[in-house]
Amino acid sequence: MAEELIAGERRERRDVQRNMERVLQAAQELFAERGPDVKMEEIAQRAGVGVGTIYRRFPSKDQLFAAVREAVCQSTRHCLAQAADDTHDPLEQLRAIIMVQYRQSARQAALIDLRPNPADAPVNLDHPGLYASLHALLTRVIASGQRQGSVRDGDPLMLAAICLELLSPRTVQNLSRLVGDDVEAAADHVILFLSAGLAV
Amino acid sequence: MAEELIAGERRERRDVQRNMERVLQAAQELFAERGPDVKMEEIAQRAGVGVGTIYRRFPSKDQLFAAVREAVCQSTRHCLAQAADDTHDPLEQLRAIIMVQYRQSARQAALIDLRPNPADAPVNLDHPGLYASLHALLTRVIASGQRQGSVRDGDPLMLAAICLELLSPRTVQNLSRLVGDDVEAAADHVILFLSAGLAV
DNA sequence: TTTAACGCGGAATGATCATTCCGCTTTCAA
DNA sequence: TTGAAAGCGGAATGATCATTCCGCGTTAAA
Repeated sequence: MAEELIAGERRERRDVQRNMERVLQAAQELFAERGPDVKMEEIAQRAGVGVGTIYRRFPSKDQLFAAVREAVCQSTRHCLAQAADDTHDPLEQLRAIIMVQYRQSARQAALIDLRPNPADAPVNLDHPGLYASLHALLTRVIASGQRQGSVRDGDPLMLAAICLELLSPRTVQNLSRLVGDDVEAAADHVILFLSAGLAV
Repeated sequence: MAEELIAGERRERRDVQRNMERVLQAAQELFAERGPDVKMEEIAQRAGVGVGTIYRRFPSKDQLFAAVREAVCQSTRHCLAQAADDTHDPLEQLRAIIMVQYRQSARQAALIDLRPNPADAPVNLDHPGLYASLHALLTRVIASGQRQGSVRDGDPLMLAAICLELLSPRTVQNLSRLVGDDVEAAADHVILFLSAGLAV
Protein backbone atom coordinates (compact mmCIF):
# COMPACT_ATOMS: atom_id res chain seq x y z
CA MET A 1 0.00 0.00 0.00
CA ALA A 2 3.00 2.33 -0.07
CA GLU A 3 2.30 5.65 -1.76
CA GLU A 4 3.64 6.02 -5.24
CA LEU A 5 5.74 9.12 -5.39
CA ILE A 6 6.62 10.38 -8.81
CA ALA A 7 10.10 11.74 -9.14
CA GLY A 8 10.52 15.10 -7.45
CA GLU A 9 7.14 14.81 -5.73
CA ARG A 10 6.75 15.28 -2.04
CA ARG A 11 4.33 13.37 0.18
CA GLU A 12 1.38 15.47 1.40
CA ARG A 13 2.07 16.95 4.81
CA ARG A 14 0.33 15.16 7.62
CA ASP A 15 -1.35 18.28 8.99
CA VAL A 16 -3.02 19.03 5.70
CA GLN A 17 -5.59 16.27 5.81
CA ARG A 18 -6.16 16.66 9.52
CA ASN A 19 -6.92 20.37 9.13
CA MET A 20 -9.13 19.72 6.15
CA GLU A 21 -11.23 17.32 8.18
CA ARG A 22 -11.46 19.68 11.12
CA VAL A 23 -12.58 22.49 8.85
CA LEU A 24 -15.26 20.42 7.16
CA GLN A 25 -16.50 19.14 10.48
CA ALA A 26 -16.67 22.60 12.03
CA ALA A 27 -18.29 24.07 8.95
CA GLN A 28 -20.89 21.34 8.81
CA GLU A 29 -21.84 21.82 12.43
CA LEU A 30 -22.03 25.58 12.26
CA PHE A 31 -23.78 25.82 8.90
CA ALA A 32 -26.31 23.22 10.02
CA GLU A 33 -26.94 25.05 13.27
CA ARG A 34 -27.06 28.60 12.07
CA GLY A 35 -27.11 28.71 8.29
CA PRO A 36 -24.82 30.31 5.73
CA ASP A 37 -24.24 33.47 7.75
CA VAL A 38 -21.73 32.11 10.24
CA LYS A 39 -18.46 34.00 10.07
CA MET A 40 -15.40 32.41 8.53
CA GLU A 41 -13.55 33.50 11.64
CA GLU A 42 -15.89 31.40 13.75
CA ILE A 43 -15.54 28.33 11.59
CA ALA A 44 -11.78 28.67 11.76
CA GLN A 45 -11.94 29.05 15.51
CA ARG A 46 -14.06 25.97 16.04
CA ALA A 47 -11.74 24.04 13.75
CA GLY A 48 -8.75 25.25 15.76
CA VAL A 49 -7.21 26.80 12.69
CA GLY A 50 -6.60 30.23 11.15
CA VAL A 51 -8.86 31.65 8.44
CA GLY A 52 -6.02 31.46 5.98
CA THR A 53 -6.01 27.70 6.31
CA ILE A 54 -9.62 27.48 5.19
CA TYR A 55 -8.88 29.59 2.15
CA ARG A 56 -5.96 27.38 1.20
CA ARG A 57 -8.48 24.60 0.36
CA PHE A 58 -11.68 26.46 -0.42
CA PRO A 59 -11.44 29.47 -2.71
CA SER A 60 -14.44 31.16 -1.11
CA LYS A 61 -17.04 30.85 1.59
CA ASP A 62 -19.64 29.99 -1.02
CA GLN A 63 -17.61 27.06 -2.20
CA LEU A 64 -17.05 25.84 1.33
CA PHE A 65 -20.77 26.01 1.93
CA ALA A 66 -21.46 24.19 -1.31
CA ALA A 67 -18.99 21.45 -0.44
CA VAL A 68 -20.54 20.89 2.97
CA ARG A 69 -24.03 20.90 1.57
CA GLU A 70 -23.09 18.49 -1.14
CA ALA A 71 -21.57 16.07 1.38
CA VAL A 72 -24.73 16.11 3.49
CA CYS A 73 -26.92 15.66 0.42
CA GLN A 74 -24.87 12.71 -0.74
CA SER A 75 -25.17 10.99 2.59
CA THR A 76 -28.92 11.57 2.78
CA ARG A 77 -29.43 10.39 -0.76
CA HIS A 78 -27.57 7.25 0.08
CA CYS A 79 -29.76 6.53 3.12
CA LEU A 80 -32.88 7.22 1.10
CA ALA A 81 -31.94 4.87 -1.68
CA GLN A 82 -31.23 2.16 0.85
CA ALA A 83 -34.51 2.71 2.68
CA ALA A 84 -36.49 2.51 -0.53
CA ASP A 85 -34.77 -0.74 -1.40
CA ASP A 86 -35.73 -2.55 1.78
CA THR A 87 -39.26 -3.24 0.61
CA HIS A 88 -41.34 -3.05 -2.49
CA ASP A 89 -44.61 -2.10 -0.85
CA PRO A 90 -45.17 1.57 -1.75
CA LEU A 91 -46.70 2.57 1.57
CA GLU A 92 -43.87 0.89 3.43
CA GLN A 93 -41.41 2.69 1.23
CA LEU A 94 -43.11 5.95 1.98
CA ARG A 95 -42.84 5.31 5.72
CA ALA A 96 -39.18 4.43 5.39
CA ILE A 97 -38.46 7.56 3.39
CA ILE A 98 -40.16 9.78 5.92
CA MET A 99 -38.30 8.21 8.78
CA VAL A 100 -34.94 8.64 7.08
CA GLN A 101 -35.63 12.25 6.32
CA TYR A 102 -36.71 12.94 9.89
CA ARG A 103 -33.66 11.24 11.33
CA GLN A 104 -31.34 13.14 8.99
CA SER A 105 -32.95 16.47 9.64
CA ALA A 106 -30.57 17.56 12.37
CA ARG A 107 -27.62 17.34 10.02
CA GLN A 108 -29.53 19.32 7.44
CA ALA A 109 -31.20 22.01 9.49
CA ALA A 110 -30.38 25.49 8.23
CA LEU A 111 -28.11 23.95 5.61
CA ILE A 112 -30.70 22.65 3.21
CA ASP A 113 -34.10 24.12 2.67
CA LEU A 114 -35.41 21.11 0.83
CA ARG A 115 -37.37 23.43 -1.36
CA PRO A 116 -36.15 24.69 -4.66
CA ASN A 117 -34.74 28.15 -4.39
CA PRO A 118 -37.26 30.57 -5.87
CA ALA A 119 -34.59 31.68 -8.32
CA ASP A 120 -34.20 28.13 -9.63
CA ALA A 121 -35.55 26.96 -12.90
CA PRO A 122 -38.93 25.23 -12.72
CA VAL A 123 -38.65 21.89 -10.96
CA ASN A 124 -36.27 19.73 -12.90
CA LEU A 125 -35.91 16.11 -11.86
CA ASP A 126 -32.38 15.93 -13.18
CA HIS A 127 -31.24 18.63 -10.82
CA PRO A 128 -28.62 17.23 -8.46
CA GLY A 129 -30.17 18.78 -5.34
CA LEU A 130 -31.81 16.85 -2.57
CA TYR A 131 -35.20 18.32 -3.28
CA ALA A 132 -35.16 16.95 -6.79
CA SER A 133 -33.96 13.53 -5.65
CA LEU A 134 -36.63 13.23 -3.02
CA HIS A 135 -39.31 14.55 -5.30
CA ALA A 136 -38.38 12.06 -7.99
CA LEU A 137 -38.26 9.23 -5.47
CA LEU A 138 -41.62 10.10 -3.91
CA THR A 139 -43.21 10.54 -7.31
CA ARG A 140 -42.11 7.06 -8.29
CA VAL A 141 -43.36 5.55 -5.03
CA ILE A 142 -46.72 7.27 -5.29
CA ALA A 143 -47.21 6.35 -8.92
CA SER A 144 -46.44 2.76 -8.12
CA GLY A 145 -48.92 2.87 -5.23
CA GLN A 146 -51.55 4.15 -7.62
CA ARG A 147 -50.84 1.37 -10.07
CA GLN A 148 -51.38 -1.26 -7.44
CA GLY A 149 -54.42 0.57 -6.07
CA SER A 150 -53.19 1.53 -2.59
CA VAL A 151 -52.91 5.26 -3.29
CA ARG A 152 -55.73 7.47 -4.47
CA ASP A 153 -55.82 9.16 -7.85
CA GLY A 154 -54.21 12.49 -8.53
CA ASP A 155 -51.14 13.94 -10.21
CA PRO A 156 -48.22 12.05 -8.66
CA LEU A 157 -45.97 15.09 -9.08
CA MET A 158 -48.34 17.22 -7.06
CA LEU A 159 -48.98 14.60 -4.40
CA ALA A 160 -45.25 14.08 -4.03
CA ALA A 161 -44.65 17.82 -3.76
CA ILE A 162 -47.26 18.09 -1.02
CA CYS A 163 -45.67 15.25 0.91
CA LEU A 164 -42.28 16.86 0.51
CA GLU A 165 -43.43 20.01 2.20
CA LEU A 166 -43.83 17.97 5.35
CA LEU A 167 -40.29 16.66 5.19
CA SER A 168 -38.09 19.74 5.21
CA PRO A 169 -35.70 20.09 8.16
CA ARG A 170 -37.44 23.18 9.40
CA THR A 171 -40.79 21.38 9.39
CA VAL A 172 -39.27 18.47 11.22
CA GLN A 173 -37.88 20.79 13.86
CA ASN A 174 -41.18 22.55 14.22
CA LEU A 175 -43.39 19.49 14.47
CA SER A 176 -40.97 17.77 16.78
CA ARG A 177 -41.22 20.57 19.25
CA LEU A 178 -44.88 19.75 19.73
CA VAL A 179 -44.03 16.27 20.96
CA GLY A 180 -41.17 17.13 23.27
CA ASP A 181 -38.52 17.30 20.57
CA ASP A 182 -38.99 13.62 19.79
CA VAL A 183 -38.17 13.46 16.09
CA GLU A 184 -39.37 9.90 15.67
CA ALA A 185 -42.69 10.59 17.32
CA ALA A 186 -43.20 13.54 14.99
CA ALA A 187 -42.39 11.29 12.05
CA ASP A 188 -45.06 8.85 13.21
CA HIS A 189 -47.68 11.59 13.20
CA VAL A 190 -46.69 12.65 9.72
CA ILE A 191 -46.66 9.07 8.46
CA LEU A 192 -50.16 8.57 9.79
CA PHE A 193 -51.30 11.82 8.27
CA LEU A 194 -49.83 11.15 4.86
CA SER A 195 -51.12 7.61 4.76
CA ALA A 196 -54.62 8.98 5.33
CA GLY A 197 -54.13 11.79 2.84
CA LEU A 198 -52.99 9.42 0.14
CA ALA A 199 -55.26 6.46 0.81
CA VAL A 200 -57.83 5.41 -1.75
CA MET B 1 -63.25 68.21 10.47
CA ALA B 2 -60.72 71.03 10.69
CA GLU B 3 -57.49 70.06 12.41
CA GLU B 4 -57.06 71.33 15.92
CA LEU B 5 -53.81 73.21 16.15
CA ILE B 6 -52.55 73.88 19.62
CA ALA B 7 -50.92 77.24 20.08
CA GLY B 8 -47.53 77.46 18.43
CA GLU B 9 -48.07 74.17 16.60
CA ARG B 10 -47.55 73.86 12.89
CA ARG B 11 -49.61 71.68 10.57
CA GLU B 12 -47.76 68.61 9.32
CA ARG B 13 -46.09 69.24 5.97
CA ARG B 14 -47.91 67.65 3.07
CA ASP B 15 -44.88 65.78 1.77
CA VAL B 16 -44.40 64.00 5.06
CA GLN B 17 -47.37 61.67 4.80
CA ARG B 18 -46.87 61.15 1.10
CA ASN B 19 -43.27 60.08 1.60
CA MET B 20 -44.22 57.86 4.50
CA GLU B 21 -46.70 56.02 2.31
CA ARG B 22 -44.24 55.65 -0.53
CA VAL B 23 -41.64 54.25 1.81
CA LEU B 24 -43.98 51.71 3.35
CA GLN B 25 -45.22 50.66 -0.07
CA ALA B 26 -41.73 50.24 -1.49
CA ALA B 27 -40.51 48.42 1.61
CA GLN B 28 -43.44 46.04 1.56
CA GLU B 29 -42.90 45.17 -2.08
CA LEU B 30 -39.18 44.67 -1.77
CA PHE B 31 -39.21 42.81 1.54
CA ALA B 32 -41.95 40.53 0.23
CA GLU B 33 -40.05 39.84 -2.97
CA ARG B 34 -36.56 39.41 -1.63
CA GLY B 35 -36.62 39.23 2.15
CA PRO B 36 -34.95 41.31 4.84
CA ASP B 37 -31.68 41.70 2.97
CA VAL B 38 -32.73 44.38 0.51
CA LYS B 39 -30.59 47.46 0.85
CA MET B 40 -31.99 50.60 2.41
CA GLU B 41 -30.63 52.44 -0.58
CA GLU B 42 -32.82 50.34 -2.85
CA ILE B 43 -35.93 50.88 -0.80
CA ALA B 44 -35.29 54.61 -0.84
CA GLN B 45 -34.77 54.50 -4.57
CA ARG B 46 -38.00 52.66 -5.31
CA ALA B 47 -39.82 55.06 -3.00
CA GLY B 48 -38.31 57.99 -4.88
CA VAL B 49 -36.74 59.31 -1.71
CA GLY B 50 -33.35 59.61 -0.02
CA VAL B 51 -32.25 57.18 2.66
CA GLY B 52 -32.30 59.96 5.21
CA THR B 53 -36.03 60.27 4.74
CA ILE B 54 -36.57 56.67 5.73
CA TYR B 55 -34.54 57.14 8.86
CA ARG B 56 -36.54 60.21 9.84
CA ARG B 57 -39.55 57.90 10.50
CA PHE B 58 -37.98 54.53 11.23
CA PRO B 59 -35.05 54.47 13.62
CA SER B 60 -33.55 51.38 12.02
CA LYS B 61 -33.96 48.89 9.23
CA ASP B 62 -35.13 46.31 11.72
CA GLN B 63 -37.94 48.53 12.87
CA LEU B 64 -38.97 49.29 9.30
CA PHE B 65 -39.07 45.58 8.60
CA ALA B 66 -41.06 44.95 11.75
CA ALA B 67 -43.56 47.64 10.85
CA VAL B 68 -44.11 46.25 7.37
CA ARG B 69 -44.42 42.72 8.64
CA GLU B 70 -46.87 43.77 11.29
CA ALA B 71 -49.05 45.53 8.74
CA VAL B 72 -49.18 42.48 6.51
CA CYS B 73 -49.93 40.22 9.49
CA GLN B 74 -52.76 42.45 10.59
CA SER B 75 -54.32 42.41 7.19
CA THR B 76 -54.06 38.65 6.86
CA ARG B 77 -55.42 38.08 10.33
CA HIS B 78 -58.37 40.24 9.44
CA CYS B 79 -59.12 38.23 6.27
CA LEU B 80 -58.78 34.99 8.19
CA ALA B 81 -61.17 36.01 10.91
CA GLN B 82 -63.70 37.05 8.30
CA ALA B 83 -63.33 33.80 6.34
CA ALA B 84 -63.83 31.72 9.45
CA ASP B 85 -66.98 33.65 10.27
CA ASP B 86 -68.70 32.99 6.97
CA THR B 87 -69.73 29.48 7.93
CA HIS B 88 -69.85 27.24 10.94
CA ASP B 89 -69.08 23.99 9.18
CA PRO B 90 -65.53 23.09 10.21
CA LEU B 91 -64.51 21.62 6.86
CA GLU B 92 -65.87 24.66 5.06
CA GLN B 93 -63.97 26.88 7.47
CA LEU B 94 -60.81 24.93 6.76
CA ARG B 95 -61.27 25.42 3.02
CA ALA B 96 -61.87 29.14 3.48
CA ILE B 97 -58.78 29.50 5.64
CA ILE B 98 -56.60 27.73 3.14
CA MET B 99 -57.89 29.83 0.30
CA VAL B 100 -57.25 33.07 2.17
CA GLN B 101 -53.76 32.04 3.05
CA TYR B 102 -52.99 31.07 -0.52
CA ARG B 103 -54.36 34.30 -1.89
CA GLN B 104 -52.40 36.35 0.64
CA SER B 105 -49.19 34.50 0.07
CA ALA B 106 -47.79 36.87 -2.53
CA ARG B 107 -47.88 39.74 -0.05
CA GLN B 108 -46.18 37.59 2.55
CA ALA B 109 -43.56 35.76 0.54
CA ALA B 110 -40.08 36.22 2.00
CA LEU B 111 -41.55 38.54 4.61
CA ILE B 112 -43.17 35.98 6.86
CA ASP B 113 -41.97 32.47 7.33
CA LEU B 114 -45.17 31.31 8.96
CA ARG B 115 -43.13 29.12 11.18
CA PRO B 116 -41.95 30.08 14.60
CA ASN B 117 -38.38 31.23 14.54
CA PRO B 118 -36.22 28.46 15.99
CA ALA B 119 -34.99 30.91 18.60
CA ASP B 120 -38.55 31.53 19.80
CA ALA B 121 -39.96 30.14 22.97
CA PRO B 122 -41.95 26.92 22.53
CA VAL B 123 -45.18 27.51 20.65
CA ASN B 124 -47.23 29.99 22.54
CA LEU B 125 -50.73 30.73 21.32
CA ASP B 126 -50.68 34.19 22.84
CA HIS B 127 -47.80 35.18 20.63
CA PRO B 128 -48.87 38.00 18.34
CA GLY B 129 -47.34 36.47 15.20
CA LEU B 130 -49.28 35.10 12.29
CA TYR B 131 -48.14 31.56 12.90
CA ALA B 132 -49.64 31.59 16.34
CA SER B 133 -52.91 33.09 15.12
CA LEU B 134 -53.28 30.57 12.36
CA HIS B 135 -52.30 27.71 14.57
CA ALA B 136 -54.83 28.71 17.18
CA LEU B 137 -57.52 29.16 14.56
CA LEU B 138 -56.85 25.82 12.88
CA THR B 139 -56.70 24.05 16.22
CA ARG B 140 -60.11 25.39 17.09
CA VAL B 141 -61.57 24.41 13.73
CA ILE B 142 -60.13 20.91 13.90
CA ALA B 143 -61.25 20.35 17.48
CA SER B 144 -64.73 21.44 16.54
CA GLY B 145 -64.68 19.09 13.56
CA GLN B 146 -63.73 16.27 15.87
CA ARG B 147 -66.56 17.08 18.24
CA GLN B 148 -69.09 16.89 15.45
CA GLY B 149 -67.46 13.77 14.02
CA SER B 150 -66.23 15.05 10.65
CA VAL B 151 -62.53 15.01 11.53
CA ARG B 152 -60.60 11.98 12.67
CA ASP B 153 -59.10 11.59 16.12
CA GLY B 154 -55.67 12.89 17.00
CA ASP B 155 -54.09 15.75 18.90
CA PRO B 156 -55.65 18.89 17.39
CA LEU B 157 -52.47 20.85 18.05
CA MET B 158 -50.42 18.41 16.02
CA LEU B 159 -52.96 18.11 13.23
CA ALA B 160 -53.17 21.88 13.01
CA ALA B 161 -49.40 22.18 12.93
CA ILE B 162 -49.20 19.68 10.08
CA CYS B 163 -51.81 21.58 8.09
CA LEU B 164 -49.96 24.80 8.73
CA GLU B 165 -46.84 23.48 7.13
CA LEU B 166 -48.76 23.36 3.89
CA LEU B 167 -49.79 27.00 4.17
CA SER B 168 -46.55 28.93 4.37
CA PRO B 169 -45.87 31.41 1.57
CA ARG B 170 -42.88 29.47 0.39
CA THR B 171 -44.93 26.29 0.16
CA VAL B 172 -47.62 28.11 -1.73
CA GLN B 173 -45.08 29.42 -4.20
CA ASN B 174 -43.57 26.01 -4.63
CA LEU B 175 -46.77 24.07 -5.13
CA SER B 176 -48.19 26.72 -7.39
CA ARG B 177 -45.30 26.35 -9.77
CA LEU B 178 -46.40 22.78 -10.44
CA VAL B 179 -49.73 23.97 -11.77
CA GLY B 180 -48.54 26.84 -13.91
CA ASP B 181 -48.29 29.37 -11.09
CA ASP B 182 -52.00 29.17 -10.49
CA VAL B 183 -52.28 29.84 -6.78
CA GLU B 184 -55.94 28.92 -6.57
CA ALA B 185 -55.45 25.61 -8.33
CA ALA B 186 -52.67 24.77 -5.90
CA ALA B 187 -54.98 25.65 -3.03
CA ASP B 188 -57.56 23.22 -4.41
CA HIS B 189 -55.06 20.39 -4.41
CA VAL B 190 -54.10 21.15 -0.84
CA ILE B 191 -57.71 21.41 0.24
CA LEU B 192 -58.42 18.03 -1.25
CA PHE B 193 -55.35 16.56 0.35
CA LEU B 194 -56.06 17.94 3.79
CA SER B 195 -59.69 16.94 3.67
CA ALA B 196 -58.58 13.37 3.02
CA GLY B 197 -55.84 13.50 5.65
CA LEU B 198 -58.23 14.76 8.28
CA ALA B 199 -61.33 12.76 7.38
CA VAL B 200 -62.71 10.18 9.79
C1' DT C 1 -44.46 87.43 -0.86
C1' DT C 2 -41.55 86.59 2.97
C1' DT C 3 -39.52 83.89 6.49
C1' DA C 4 -38.47 80.61 9.79
C1' DA C 5 -39.00 75.89 10.50
C1' DC C 6 -39.00 71.55 8.91
C1' DG C 7 -37.72 67.90 5.86
C1' DC C 8 -34.93 66.25 2.32
C1' DG C 9 -31.17 64.08 -0.42
C1' DG C 10 -27.20 61.89 -0.54
C1' DA C 11 -22.23 62.22 0.68
C1' DA C 12 -19.48 60.89 4.67
C1' DT C 13 -18.78 57.70 8.47
C1' DG C 14 -18.12 53.49 10.85
C1' DA C 15 -18.90 48.62 11.49
C1' DT C 16 -18.81 44.24 9.84
C1' DC C 17 -17.11 40.74 7.39
C1' DA C 18 -14.81 38.04 3.32
C1' DT C 19 -10.52 37.64 1.38
C1' DT C 20 -5.42 38.42 0.79
C1' DC C 21 -0.71 38.50 2.18
C1' DC C 22 3.51 37.60 4.42
C1' DG C 23 6.78 36.48 8.09
C1' DC C 24 7.05 32.46 10.94
C1' DT C 25 6.45 27.14 11.70
C1' DT C 26 6.12 22.60 10.68
C1' DT C 27 7.08 18.74 7.92
C1' DC C 28 9.48 15.90 4.64
C1' DA C 29 13.43 13.76 2.71
C1' DA C 30 18.13 13.32 2.53
C1' DT D 1 20.23 16.94 11.93
C1' DT D 2 19.37 20.15 8.34
C1' DG D 3 17.57 22.86 4.35
C1' DA D 4 13.95 24.26 1.88
C1' DA D 5 9.33 23.58 0.39
C1' DA D 6 4.73 23.82 1.92
C1' DG D 7 1.49 25.37 5.33
C1' DC D 8 0.00 28.20 8.86
C1' DG D 9 -1.97 32.07 11.71
C1' DG D 10 -3.85 36.19 11.90
C1' DA D 11 -3.09 41.16 10.94
C1' DA D 12 -4.08 44.13 7.03
C1' DT D 13 -7.08 45.23 3.17
C1' DG D 14 -11.14 46.29 0.71
C1' DA D 15 -16.05 45.92 -0.11
C1' DT D 16 -20.45 46.29 1.40
C1' DC D 17 -23.89 48.17 3.79
C1' DA D 18 -26.54 50.58 7.86
C1' DT D 19 -26.69 54.84 9.88
C1' DT D 20 -25.52 59.86 10.63
C1' DC D 21 -25.04 64.56 9.37
C1' DC D 22 -25.51 68.92 7.26
C1' DG D 23 -26.16 72.39 3.63
C1' DC D 24 -30.12 73.12 0.59
C1' DG D 25 -34.98 73.14 -0.92
C1' DT D 26 -40.05 73.18 0.54
C1' DT D 27 -43.77 74.28 3.17
C1' DA D 28 -47.00 76.56 6.31
C1' DA D 29 -48.24 80.67 8.34
C1' DA D 30 -48.37 85.53 8.43
